[in-house]
Amino acid sequence: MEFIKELGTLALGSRIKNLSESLMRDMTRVYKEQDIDFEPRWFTFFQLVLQKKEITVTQIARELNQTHPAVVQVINILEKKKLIITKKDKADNRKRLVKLSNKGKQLAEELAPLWEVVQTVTNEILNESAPDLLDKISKVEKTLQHKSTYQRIKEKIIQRTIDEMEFTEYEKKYLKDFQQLNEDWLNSYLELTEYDIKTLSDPYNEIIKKDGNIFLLISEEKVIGTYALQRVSTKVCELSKFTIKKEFRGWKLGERMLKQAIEKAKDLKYESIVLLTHPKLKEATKLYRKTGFEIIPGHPDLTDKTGRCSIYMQLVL
Amino acid sequence: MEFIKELGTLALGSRIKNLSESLMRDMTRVYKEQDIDFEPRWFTFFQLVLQKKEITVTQIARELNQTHPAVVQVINILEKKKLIITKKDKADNRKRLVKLSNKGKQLAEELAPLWEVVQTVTNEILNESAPDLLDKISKVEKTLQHKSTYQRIKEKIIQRTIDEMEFTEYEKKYLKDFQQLNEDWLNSYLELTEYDIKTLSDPYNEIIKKDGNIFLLISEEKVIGTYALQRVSTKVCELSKFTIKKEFRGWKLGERMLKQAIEKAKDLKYESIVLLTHPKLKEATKLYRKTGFEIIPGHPDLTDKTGRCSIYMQLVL
DNA sequence: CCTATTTATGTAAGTACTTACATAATACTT
DNA sequence: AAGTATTATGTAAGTACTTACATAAATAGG
Repeated sequence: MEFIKELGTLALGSRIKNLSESLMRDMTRVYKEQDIDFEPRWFTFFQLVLQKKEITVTQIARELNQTHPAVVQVINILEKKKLIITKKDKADNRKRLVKLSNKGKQLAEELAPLWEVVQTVTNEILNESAPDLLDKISKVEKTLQHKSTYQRIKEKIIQRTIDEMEFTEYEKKYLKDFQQLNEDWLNSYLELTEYDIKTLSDPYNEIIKKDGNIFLLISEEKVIGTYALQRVSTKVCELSKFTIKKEFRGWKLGERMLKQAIEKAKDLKYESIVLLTHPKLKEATKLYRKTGFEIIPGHPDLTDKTGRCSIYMQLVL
Repeated sequence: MEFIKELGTLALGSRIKNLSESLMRDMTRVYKEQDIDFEPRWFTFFQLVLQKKEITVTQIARELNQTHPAVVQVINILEKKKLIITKKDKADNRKRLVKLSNKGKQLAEELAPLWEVVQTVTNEILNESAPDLLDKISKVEKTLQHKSTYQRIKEKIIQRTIDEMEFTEYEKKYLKDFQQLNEDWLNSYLELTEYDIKTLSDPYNEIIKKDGNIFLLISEEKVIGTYALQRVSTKVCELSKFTIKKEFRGWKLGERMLKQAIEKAKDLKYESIVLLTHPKLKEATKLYRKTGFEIIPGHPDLTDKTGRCSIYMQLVL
């Protein structure tokens, strides 16, 4: 156990797991030696059903923080042992109502003195070592409820990525990433057309050679966003291939990238930016509008080469 | 979760389990989203092998508080993934030495920044809610190391039994228990003989009708010990069928029962107690000697009806 | 009112453990 | 030195979960 202690907070999970397993194991042994056909993991279940008189599967799962199949399986075992009775809810035929049978109630009564001993012992242990442990655990639970470990880690990772990200112009080595990101995005919202495949498979000839520009948002050598400014005329460019990698969405990166695109367009001496979007892409359209783009009704002369997008937007620089 | 909180210390195990599972689940999700082929439960393993350079299966199991088959299984998985290398220990051919492969070391290096984030986040969570949780857990671990939950519960149960126990004279309703206890005891040390079976199956005719007495140690309606005083002559009785139920051994009940037997023998006007024991029964022989019985060398005229016991002891009252 | 979505449950298959057993190598004992 | 006990590992089978899927009933939204 010494090693795990050395790891400190990094091994918090393992230590907590070990602790709970040791408690469970000990209880299993107690029941076994007392020749009682009962398992520790049924305890909370039993208490819950005892208290609520009648309760459904999902309610149990929710209260005990378990998956419903786990609950169903325990129910089936306990029903076979005739410790509980289940029946359909007449008011809602999907629901299965669970209650203790007489045998179950009797067992609970029999076990009451033992459970009292367990409680005494647990209190004793806590008093000896950490009287407020339960309180501390409550606080951790509350903190995690507010924001989970996952969310916190995710935020930190994304923050790190954002801190280190920068824009760069397209190079050949980014072809795969550029392609992948744009295909992923298109696939999840719309359908890939001939035109898309052609442009994405050869952006150099299709965009850059035609006096367009491609920019990439990069962090830690990974491409996390792309956009292109394709030349329509000397004064007008079209913003396209505007996408952010899935896991980085929701972090306002789109906003930053769009602003950067506008600056780039100015640098390139364009006087206006146009773009084509699709009613399905609500978030994107909202972003464009928020940043100053305006919808121009009716299809204008900018040809929609994919025959797909139906919203035409424009920003005068 | 509200219900589990209501249960307080009784549901300590469940709450701790939920907490650790939530941590593990979140970590699984993080690795998956980062597209890293790594599982949270490997973490302590990896750290350990990384630190110790070379380590055996059992050592790992001990350090990580796991069963050795669990460790073997993880090793097999990681070896298949070429993250570790194992080889036989030349100095001790039973041992399998485990170390990280280059690929494994590389993975550890790659994961280091992520693990740092995890540590930061965990510290953050603890600081927000329970800064000394780890310390508290250490204290609980220490307390349990000193005396486990199991031992504590057991002690309480036995104490309760002892508090309520009393001696009673044999009645027909105790036949089964009397038989069972003595057979169990004999079976675990020696072999049942014809004589034993005969006496145990009909103690009334075999002992009581022959002016002997049988006493039982009873608690909560359960027989936990037996002994008999069989008449050898008006002045001499033989102590036999002296046994304590397995789970109650080690609590000095034998001592109390033996003292009570001596008192009973006095009450019954005997002047000495004799008994036959066996060299195998070291604990019992020690107890008899401690209480005042003395070994009488050479086989005396008290016939050993079982042809088995070879130590003859005597106590003059 | 009808269809789409949500909710409640069940089932199947997979996984990470467990316990119980087996086997071989080493250490102890007389 | 030989037999016995202990230690180190492995394997097999069982169990308590999980995830992924399926289905039916209830509810919501046009």
